[in-house]
Parts: sequence; C-alpha cells; structure tokens
Amino acid sequence: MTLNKKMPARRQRILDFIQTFIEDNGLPPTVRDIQKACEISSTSVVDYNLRILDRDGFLNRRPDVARGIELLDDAGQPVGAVPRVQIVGRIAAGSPLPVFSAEGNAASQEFESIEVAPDLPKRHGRLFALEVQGQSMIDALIDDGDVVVIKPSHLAEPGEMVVAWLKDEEEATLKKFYPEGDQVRLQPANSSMDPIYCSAENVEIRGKVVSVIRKFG
Amino acid sequence: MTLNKKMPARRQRILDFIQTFIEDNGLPPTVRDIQKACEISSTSVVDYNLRILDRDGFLNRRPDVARGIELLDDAGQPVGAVPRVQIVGRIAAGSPLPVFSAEGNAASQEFESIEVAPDLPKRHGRLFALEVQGQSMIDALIDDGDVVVIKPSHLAEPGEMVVAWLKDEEEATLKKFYPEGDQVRLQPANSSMDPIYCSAENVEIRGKVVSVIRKFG
DNA sequence: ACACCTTTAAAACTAATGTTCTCAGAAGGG
DNA sequence: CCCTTCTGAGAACATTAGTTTTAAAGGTGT
Repeated sequence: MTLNKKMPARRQRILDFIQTFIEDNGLPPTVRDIQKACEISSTSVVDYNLRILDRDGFLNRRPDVARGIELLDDAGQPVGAVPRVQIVGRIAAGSPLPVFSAEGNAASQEFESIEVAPDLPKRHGRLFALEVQGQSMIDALIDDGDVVVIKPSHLAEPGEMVVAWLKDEEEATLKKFYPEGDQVRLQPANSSMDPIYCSAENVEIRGKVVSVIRKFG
Repeated sequence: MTLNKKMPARRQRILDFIQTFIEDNGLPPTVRDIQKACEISSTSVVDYNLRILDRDGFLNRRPDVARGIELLDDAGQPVGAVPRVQIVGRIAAGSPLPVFSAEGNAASQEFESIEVAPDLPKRHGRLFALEVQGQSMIDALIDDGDVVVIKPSHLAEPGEMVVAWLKDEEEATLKKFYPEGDQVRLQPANSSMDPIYCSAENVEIRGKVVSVIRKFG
C-alpha cells in the first residue's frame, strides 16, 4: 500500500527532510527550506514534488498557508498526532472475542481509546486494544482493568505472546506460543504455572500482544 | 515558578489558544490567527503580548519566521517533544532503591529512557521509571522486565499503589497503601495474596505508581 | 524520429505574515 | 497633579513564502 511505483530519490529526500525538520523544529518547513536543504535549484521543483506527494497521500498541503505541510502516516493519519489506539472490546474468560476489523469501525464508536507511547504505532503499525475484565488473565500477570495492546495477526513466532482463541473451549487466552509438531504449547507468562497443550487445529491466533498497560489514578 | 505575577486573562487566553491550535493543526498559529481567535483588534497587541510571553519564558519566538512560535513547558523545554521518562534504576527484592533526585541527573546518563503515553506527564508532571528485575514483584502482577512509572512523593492516599521502602527489612516493594492507626497495611495487587502489616515508622513512601508498562518484541 | 509524460529550471507574481510606527487610555507612584 | 509604565488600537511597512508562468531536458513506447 505504501508504494505501488518507484519513489524517485529526490522525492524521498524531500519527504525525509520534512520529517526531520518537523522533529527538530516543531513546525513544518517552507518550500524554500526544502529547496535549500535538498539542493534544488527552484521552488517550483519543490512545489511540483510536493504536489505529487500530496496526490499520493504522503502529506497534506493547506493552500496558501505558510508551512502548511502536514505529514501523513501509512494509514493516512497525521504524523505527530497523539498516538491513540481504539479499545475495540473487552476480554474475559469464556467471553467471545470481538472481531478485529481493520476497516469499518463505524459500529465500534461507543468504545473509548487509550493513549500509548508513540513508538508503539511507529514500530508495529495499526494496533488495537482490549480491556481485560476480571481476574481470568492473572496467570499472564494481567490484572482487571489492564489494557492489552494488540497487533492483528494470524501467525506468530515461537515464544511470542499471542491472543489465542481456543475453538472447542470457546475461550480467549493470552499465552506464549510454542508450536510443537501438530500440538501447540501455550505457556503462561507466570513461569510457576503449568502450560496448556492443544491440538494445532483447535488454536486460532488472533493477534500478537505488543504491550500491556496498567494505569493508576 | 510558573507565575510570580498575575497573568492577565487575555494573555492566558492567547497562551491557551496557541496550545489548542498546535494540537489541532500540527503547526503553530500566525499572529493573525491569534488575533481573530482571541478577538483582539490589532496584530500589534498580539505581538506585544507574545513579546512578554517570550520574555517570561512561556514560549520562544523565531524572528521573521512564519508561525515561528514554540511553546515551552514549565521546565523550559519545547512542548510536543516525544514524552520520555528516565529509567533511573532497577528495582529488585532486597536491593537498595535508587534515590529520586529531581535535579542533577548528570550521573544517571548511563541509564536509558522509555517512551510513554503523552497523557502521563501531562497529568502527573515530572516522572521517573524503574525497571523491575526478577520475579520478586510477581505478587503485584509485575513481571521481570516490566517498567514501573513513578511520581516522586512521600505521601499517599489510602488505596494508592506506592513504592514503599521497609527500613528494617531494607527492602523495596510495590503495594497498595492503607494506613491503619500507627500500623500500615500493604496489600498486594493480587487479591489472593495476604497483606503485610508494618509499623508506620518502618515504612517510607518513595513514590506513587502511575503506570506499569510491559512491552514485547 | 515522433508524440507523450515526467522532471528540472528560472523568474516573476501575489498572498500571507512578522514587524514597526504613531496614538491613546488605564493604572500606579511620587 | 504629573510622570512613568503597562496595555490596547489602527494603519502601514517589509519580508517571507505559496503560487504561477514559461521553457526545456530526460525518458518511454510506437
């Protein structure tokens, strides 16, 4: 989605410079700032490239506004905005897991969102969150009210903490994932607890746990 | 430190507007943006007030730069920088707690920092963090490697999660704080565990736990 | 070679925007 | 009361900065 066609080196350099400039100075650069920094002979060339970057969704330009450049991330959202992830539902032992839908969050507007550290979305892309209800995840060292930040995925590397759906039990659980042949070992984070063994067909990975956040007050 | 003298309502309004504008638009406002929003009759009045706000350390103005306003926080640092809290040390059962010094972090440069959600520093001010080493905090549902975000304080309200230093035992612990006469009840977060009772003299509160962060990958 | 599109270039134009000048009322101190 | 300082107002000024115009060089496919 990020690039269908090739990005000319000069245009990439412009894009990189804008990001660096904003980080360093707290405000977007002017056309002439870009011109000098990228060693471009004319402002019109900068304008030309900005026009394309705008058209291709890499940034927004506010017409006739000084420094009116706004960088967009891969999801088309302004960069530098407060990083929020939607809490798409609650998770508890025995309760059905909400569906992770990358699009069409129209129905989930009733749920809140939570602020997270900016490096999370930066490193993992689009994320969702679940609020844990009850003490059922205590073996994963996750308390009532904790928020679990999740990257949607159907695959996982051995050892990764995943949101697993046990089909037969109709139960969601947070465990470390270890495939062992046609069996799967699900290891609780609390190493004093015993693992669960399931048949691979019975386990459905819904996502990887990226972070657990507990807030007080 | 924030204000020695009175801040006129209009000047405060300008300051608030600048902050809101930056949050909403991702770039600072122009003098005329401020003029319209704050219903000021002349740009020179805006300039006059900005000059004073600059002199008093509330913001930086870059001369002759469009939208060259940069808001500063109470510590004189640019607002909007990535929110980081210093990890001032590690905490483990039986190990001495590092001292929380608000100033003079010159010696603690060897430690890393961690990105946190922007609302944490916004709500609680200056924060520190400790990285938990080992399984000793497992009764507080805190795992090896978790980062505990702390607001320095020597007082706490009943029920708050605190960093407590037990003098006799020379031990740091994270528990919920309940004063009971000249006794103190320290309740683990995991409600299936039993509380500890100490004499009030033996307990020293070092800070309040604001958040616990666990990152994977 | 020829159309056609992309990209670069130089210069000028115009709107946006920071700054300054002059004037005036209000507030406080001697 | 007069003087100074702080604050506000209106207008003009000067620079910054987005935009446009025109032209041409570099590809690509036919």
